[in-house]
Amino acid sequence: MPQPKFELPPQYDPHDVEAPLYRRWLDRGVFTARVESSRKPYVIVMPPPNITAILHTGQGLNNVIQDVLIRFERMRGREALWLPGTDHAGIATQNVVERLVAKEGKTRFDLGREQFVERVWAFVRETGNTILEQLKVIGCSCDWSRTRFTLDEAYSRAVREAFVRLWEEGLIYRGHRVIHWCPHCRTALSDEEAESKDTDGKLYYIRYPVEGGPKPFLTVATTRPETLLGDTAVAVNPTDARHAGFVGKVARLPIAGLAIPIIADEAVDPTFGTGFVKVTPAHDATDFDIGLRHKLAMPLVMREDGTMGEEPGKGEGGRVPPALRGLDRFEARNKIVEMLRDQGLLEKIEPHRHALRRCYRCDTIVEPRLSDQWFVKMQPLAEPVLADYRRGAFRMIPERWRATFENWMEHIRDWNISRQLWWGHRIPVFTCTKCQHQWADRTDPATCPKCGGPVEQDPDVLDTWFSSWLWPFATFGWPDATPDLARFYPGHTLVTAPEILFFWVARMLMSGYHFMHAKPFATVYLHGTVRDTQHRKMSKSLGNGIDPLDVVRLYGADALRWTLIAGSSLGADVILDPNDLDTTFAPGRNFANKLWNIGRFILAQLPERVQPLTALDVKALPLADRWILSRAQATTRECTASFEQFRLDEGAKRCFDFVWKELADWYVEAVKPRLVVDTGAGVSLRDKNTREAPAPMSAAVLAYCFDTVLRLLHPVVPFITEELWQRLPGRRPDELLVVAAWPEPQAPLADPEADQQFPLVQETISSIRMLRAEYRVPPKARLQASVRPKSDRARRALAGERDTILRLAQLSELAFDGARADVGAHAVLADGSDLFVALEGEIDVQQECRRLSGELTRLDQQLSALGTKLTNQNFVARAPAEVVAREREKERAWRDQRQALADKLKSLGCS
RNA sequence: GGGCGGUUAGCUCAGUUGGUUAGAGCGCCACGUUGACAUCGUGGAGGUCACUAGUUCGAAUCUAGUACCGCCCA
Repeated sequence: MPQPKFELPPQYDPHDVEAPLYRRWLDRGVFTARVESSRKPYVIVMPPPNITAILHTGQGLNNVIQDVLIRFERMRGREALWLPGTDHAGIATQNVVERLVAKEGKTRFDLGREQFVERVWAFVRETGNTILEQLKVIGCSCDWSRTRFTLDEAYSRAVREAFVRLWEEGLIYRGHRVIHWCPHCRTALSDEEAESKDTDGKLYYIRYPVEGGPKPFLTVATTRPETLLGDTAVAVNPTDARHAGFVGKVARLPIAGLAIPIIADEAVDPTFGTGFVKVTPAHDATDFDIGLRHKLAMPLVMREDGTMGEEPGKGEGGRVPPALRGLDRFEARNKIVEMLRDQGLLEKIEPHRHALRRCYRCDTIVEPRLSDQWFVKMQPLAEPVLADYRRGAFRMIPERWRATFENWMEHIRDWNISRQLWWGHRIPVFTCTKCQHQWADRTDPATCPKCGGPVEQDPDVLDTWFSSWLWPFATFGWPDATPDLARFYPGHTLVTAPEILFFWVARMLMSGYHFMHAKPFATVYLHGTVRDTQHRKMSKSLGNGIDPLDVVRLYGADALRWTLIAGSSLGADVILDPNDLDTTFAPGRNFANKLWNIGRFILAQLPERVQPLTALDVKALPLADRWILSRAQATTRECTASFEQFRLDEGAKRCFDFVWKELADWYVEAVKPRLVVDTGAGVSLRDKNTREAPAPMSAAVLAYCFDTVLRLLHPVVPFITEELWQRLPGRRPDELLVVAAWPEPQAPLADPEADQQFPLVQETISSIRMLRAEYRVPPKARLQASVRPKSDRARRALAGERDTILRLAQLSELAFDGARADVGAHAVLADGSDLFVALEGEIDVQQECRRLSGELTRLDQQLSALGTKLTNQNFVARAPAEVVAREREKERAWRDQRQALADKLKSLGCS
């Protein structure tokens, strides 16, 4: 007699389970990809989070998706490699440490470059692993032996190599132009890093006196009055007849008091403001172009920190009056407006909504600023990528990102890669202070190779993205031809958020094609954004975030994972309520508990040795068994197909339905009387009234179904599935689900007949339950029922599962075609089979008549609509034959149902 | 201004090439603690699929337009 081998608590407690399991996986090295393996590799490189980051829900979603994919492919027999790592995140990290230093009342300039950078390293060494440790808590099966950091020595060598190669190919150049400047971070930004946001601002109309013009003054409109100090012209559109008389005259620049020319240039939009624009070449990109065309002076009137003033040695000087010098640009704006008003030169101020660019790291309004920066020529890099994409060499999922991606690639602009920071990869450009020779070098030179003179290295560092764009191959040791690189490049799937499509994905593609001559991955899966119930992106500053670790503490990692995966369809945003975690994560928590409990039950029933299914004659099994085995095949097939198509929610939900709606609600309930167990208290589950049924067969079926669905669910909820799977009979102690084989559908177990017949049993039981509820029959009262099956098949199905029906519908008797009591409730099954439940003393004939009439009316309506359709010659002639056949079959079934109902109404004497 | 996406039950969402009696989870109502599970079971209520027009034998699904919401680019 089998004894319960263990005690499982009635509620799943993830806390005892998760950490030890994760440790076991690590100890067994199952996440480590073997370079010498003969299996086909499957590679995902993780989007490296910032070294200072702590896990938020968006990263949780991103990484759980990757983990589902990597676990799926690992079980399918691929040599799965998920490479983790972190990004040094130049601006973000420098800002974090600057804030720390500020708490000590110091600035980075007080410390000096060397000390400051050492300070950052100390901080990184202390906290840099935080987010990776957090990923372990949520179950991520990364290959930690290959963890990389973009400032690692080896990685830095790759960054330098990439820079020098591009330099040698003439793809890096020094650009003198107006770039995006963050006065807070005191660095240049790329176009992508300066995010434009619509903002309510003002449009200031300012009068500039004109000498010898058609009028004594002209009026310009500007959103940034403080920049007028840097004006070197006023411009109109050459086609603008209104202002033609001004061109060639001289305007007097207010406050600065300088004479500036009035010029004509096509870049001027005559419909904006008054048609006159002020031209500030050093502080506006369009004005810079105008300045070039007209050979204007280009004075800077702001310092790097955004205060007014001239940089020593730059510009022509004397433009910023002492009263404004050192003022912040926005204070200066107010002050200048005041001065203009005093001088009668302020015509009006209008509200004006316009796009303003802000720093993506600190949200400071970006200042356009003329400076010298290093740029990468992008078009030669973009072209091969675009061409190969159009050939279908790699794909984006969802496909709709195509237009966005192609548009950006087609209109690609050169990439400003220098940052005026200290934390990052120092730009390897050297200049001889003697002969001015300038070159990029793979190693630090002591002297100039041309003249032997002293050399200086460029003080700036590279854009962080200039290192992360090499991630898919620099992580494997490039530029060296390492075994890893040969084996694991190109990778397969990149999973990321659309926000960094340009920042990172597009650039990785370009660097992959350029340096490796091969695409870095075959599929880019762009998933949705995690938002709150007001559809705002979760963010620290809004305080609407959810800490995934809180969720793990409350409900476990599997509940978190389940909720994220099952709750987000392909590429769609995920809406979570940070104010109600209980409700938000209930789906995951409830499902984990259900899985636990069905497992608890099944494991208690299984003997120590379970026959393999292959030992059974499956065709001879009872209907319920054949049905659940067939459902298991469908589940395997559908779940696999969904995962292959990245429809992770679909796959997860299919397993959910199998576990809950099919296995637990029906099969387990049906099979209970057939199981024999000694619970230890000498109580048998077996119903003595049922026929002798072979319990070992049920055990084999249960074990097979549960084993299968645990495998299928493992990628989504790895902890609970591993924990339960370990306890299945016959497991060797060293067996792990994480590396178990993915289920294959077993064709002989698919059973279309059972698929069709068991639902009749279900419907019979449901109908009786419905009638019981309708007539408020006490739950414990046992009723007598009788059925008139519509067909022999129906009769066989119902007779075969007679015990199941008796038990689940709480019947004392189920008769076939027998004589019936006078009073009772009636129902008709979908196939037209007729059901009667004796309810003497309980039934209200009036109520029964009303209920059945309602049914009849509903059926009549459906039949009438269907009749219209089927008598429509157009439908019959044009619709596909199988659709017509299906509709005819439907009509037949409904007519049968209707007839049965009509008979019942008649027999009850309903009017 | 250009591009993309969304609008289906109280809430969050499925609905894959047009043909279902439009589904799920959560919430809600009624009943119920039978030894897997009250983080549960059984039954139920709840939707003119944003709006308008069109294509079609047939539209939640295709087309055009309108409204509102969101994202990206200029």
